[in-house]
Amino acid sequence: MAYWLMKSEPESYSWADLLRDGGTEWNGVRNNAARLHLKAMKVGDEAFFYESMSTKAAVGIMRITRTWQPDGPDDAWASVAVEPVRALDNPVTLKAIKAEPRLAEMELIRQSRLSVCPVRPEEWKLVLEMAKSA
DNA sequence: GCCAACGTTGGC
DNA sequence: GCCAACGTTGGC
Repeated sequence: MAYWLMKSEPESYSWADLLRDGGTEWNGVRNNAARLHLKAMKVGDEAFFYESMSTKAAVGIMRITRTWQPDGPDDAWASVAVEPVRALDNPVTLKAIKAEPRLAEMELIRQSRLSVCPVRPEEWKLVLEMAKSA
């Protein structure tokens, strides 16, 4: 099972929106690297829901419930289906992630504009711990 | 095929 | 509001 991080601007679609909906189609991604990640996702993979811009923190955990399907008239873009698993006990802010040396290699940090990126298992575990103690 | 110009994302 | 990072487009 793989871990991911998926960004959304809370002004357009927030964690609260996802909870309300009980799940959503993660579409509208228009970036080649992000698309590759979407296509690599499998059912049961887990992902952090990261709110960018005004919040700038990982706030919840989602599960992939369906592998990719075309997002648009052809296979050029992909979307996956997700559902909320649970909120993090505390949001893990970008600031906190940047302050943690063991998270310096996270794709979130290395390529800040990438809206869908992989998370290494040890990074996933560490972020969960940070959410507990924050 | 290179690179400058431009657009978008997202942190600060 | 600004700017850095990155992707895309188009002229040559």
